[in-house]
Amino acid sequence: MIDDIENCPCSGKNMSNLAAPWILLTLFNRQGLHGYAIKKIIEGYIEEFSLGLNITGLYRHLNLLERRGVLCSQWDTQGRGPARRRYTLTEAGQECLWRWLNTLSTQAMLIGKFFDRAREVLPASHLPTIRLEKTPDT
Amino acid sequence: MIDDIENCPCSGKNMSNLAAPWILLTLFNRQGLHGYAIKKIIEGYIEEFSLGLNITGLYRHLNLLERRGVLCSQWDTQGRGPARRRYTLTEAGQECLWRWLNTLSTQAMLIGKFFDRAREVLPASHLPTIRLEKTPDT
DNA sequence: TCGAATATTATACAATGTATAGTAAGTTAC
DNA sequence: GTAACTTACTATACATTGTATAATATTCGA
Repeated sequence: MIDDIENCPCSGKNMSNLAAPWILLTLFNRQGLHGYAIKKIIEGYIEEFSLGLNITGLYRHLNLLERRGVLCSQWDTQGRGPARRRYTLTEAGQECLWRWLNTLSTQAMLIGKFFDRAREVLPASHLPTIRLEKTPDT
Repeated sequence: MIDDIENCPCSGKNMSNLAAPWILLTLFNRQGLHGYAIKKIIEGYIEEFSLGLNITGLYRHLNLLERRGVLCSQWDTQGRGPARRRYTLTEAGQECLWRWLNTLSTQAMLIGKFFDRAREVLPASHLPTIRLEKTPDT
């Protein structure tokens, strides 16, 4: 249950199901990364949204994606520091990434559809400045 | 576990967390609707995406939203057919809807950010024709 | 040496999507 | 008139995902 506004889903303090595609895209660009490094890289791209990428969720995604054959991994006990599990994208993983691109495009259109209806129904004063197109640098 | 591509999350056969804001928007526009009617109305707006709005999930949302004080309901045993539970949006529910608008705007920008990075990394042949702006009628 | 950063794992809970099934009342077609 | 369909809601169960907390272990800097 929810006691306060902060914890209500409407406050949107989450990745909105973008963790998995970000992982695939990051590994497509650079194979052999490990979980902790993937976290740092992804956070670099979304830091402006102040949405930390929860580390537990990230490792669980890596596990699940490997069980699905989308990723494969091997321990790296060379080098300094704690052992790392290095991940690579399989061919199935690339296919998965192509499908995510279409899925996210559809999700963006679904959000657009919601705002189309919101503009019909709600007073303009409550509608945020919606910038669904690529935002120019401010 | 996932056996086939159809059931992989990358295939995007879901509402992507839009059920709750659609319920609030629908009730803002017309108070006193019941679950089954809300389902029909929302599906009318998203039918082109062939994403059915799962009825079980919808009723659970209504329950949860009422427990949060976002909606309130009363049984209607008048009229014909089975008893209906009619819902109205509370003041807290309106606030919740305003916050959803901002949250969904941010989610759209997050997807845009993902595509910005995808365009840097992926061959153009795999990028869908992304139309994050309002789609003109075809 | 103490703490911070690196790197992974385990447990637990809530929110959400979905599948299946059941109850019950009204309507329509044969 | 009864069988099938539509309307309307409920219950149970499971997977995915986000998040919080905690534990383990290594390395590095002050």
